[in-house]
Amino acid sequence: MKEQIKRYFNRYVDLNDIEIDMIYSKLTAKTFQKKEFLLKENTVCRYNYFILKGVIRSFYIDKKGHEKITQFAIDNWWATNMESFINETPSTQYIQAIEETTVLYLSKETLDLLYTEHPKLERLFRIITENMLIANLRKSDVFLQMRSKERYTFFAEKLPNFIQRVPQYMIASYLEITPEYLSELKKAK
Amino acid sequence: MKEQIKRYFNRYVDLNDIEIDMIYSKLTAKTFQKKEFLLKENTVCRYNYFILKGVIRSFYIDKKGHEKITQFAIDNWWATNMESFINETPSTQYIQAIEETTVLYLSKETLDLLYTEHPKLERLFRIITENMLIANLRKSDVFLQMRSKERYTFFAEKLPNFIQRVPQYMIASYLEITPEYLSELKKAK
DNA sequence: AATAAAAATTAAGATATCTTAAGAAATGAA
DNA sequence: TTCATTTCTTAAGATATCTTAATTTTTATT
Repeated sequence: MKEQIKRYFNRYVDLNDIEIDMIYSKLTAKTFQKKEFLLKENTVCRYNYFILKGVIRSFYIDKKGHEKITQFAIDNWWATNMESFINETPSTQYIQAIEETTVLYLSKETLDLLYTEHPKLERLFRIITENMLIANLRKSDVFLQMRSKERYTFFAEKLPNFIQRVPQYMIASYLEITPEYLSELKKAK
Repeated sequence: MKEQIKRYFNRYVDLNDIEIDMIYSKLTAKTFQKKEFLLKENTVCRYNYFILKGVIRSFYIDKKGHEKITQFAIDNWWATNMESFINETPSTQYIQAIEETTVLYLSKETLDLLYTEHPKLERLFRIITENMLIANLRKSDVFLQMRSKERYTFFAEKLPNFIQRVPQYMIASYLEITPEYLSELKKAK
């Protein structure tokens, strides 16, 4: 567990064992069962969750009562509702475990404290945030440039393991396609 | 000019006059004429541009040769192609002044140097990046939740000054609507 | 003011994607 | 194994949005 996060952090900044221990002591581990919620609509997202193992989804419920998935996250990725977490405002989204998922989590207060006491962490999260932003911009690009079918093949090629671990209707939702239409698309080719 | 960026930075971190002077000395001012390019496709985006005054757009050219606008930016906002700037890879997008635009710009090397020498700036840009990410997530939300017409009214209400300063076909492009269809939508209501 | 260029509108027909509803298949629980 | 629940598929009709092409309006240039 400590090894995993150490390896992850060291992708971005060099941290010695003492620093790792210090950060590690601020992280809390928790396991969520399949379908358990990490966050519910209308509550402030108090934590940033680092996923050690598992899969989660972020989604909101639209006017018609349908779930719309905005994000999946797996091992070595962060899950939070950024806007809610940063601004401490109620979230419009849910975060839920798709499989049993083990995380390490940090509160905003803890994180702010770490920033002040350890400038290296400020750098670490500056870089992590840049990467999130880039990932997000890329996602928008995909939607801007591709139609439903192309998005599906792109996603299926890029992240084949997801196709196995996540039910198809969730993938459809993430790709902004109705499950019925995705079925048609798959048949067509 | 210095006053403006001082006010802007002080929204996020406290900087004294010496610090401001130090940063300011690293920034280069430049004015772009209407239609002049800050960045062209296939070149690495070397700078992060802080807009003092003006309007710019980021766009790419799609398969059919149409311009697709992904971002507008105005006074007190940053313009860059994040992925290209951070990873030093060729950009797929253009950045162009819509009006005469005055900016202060920073190279990546300068910025990295500033981070190392002044942890406060690491914080400043950590926060700025968080805000960009949040702005981006919000934009995605709008597209996820609203249909063309609603996007237009939302945009028109939220940013009425844009409607005046930017030609309608560019707004259509940003909203992912064809100019013809936007015309229809406006007529309908 | 006259002309050229750019931007906006209109309308008809085409297409991608959704909606609804029902049934089939797969998975999980007893 | 059986039953119940969840997920996936199929198909017909509906709708949002695009395409093309022509026309009008606005803005910029001489």
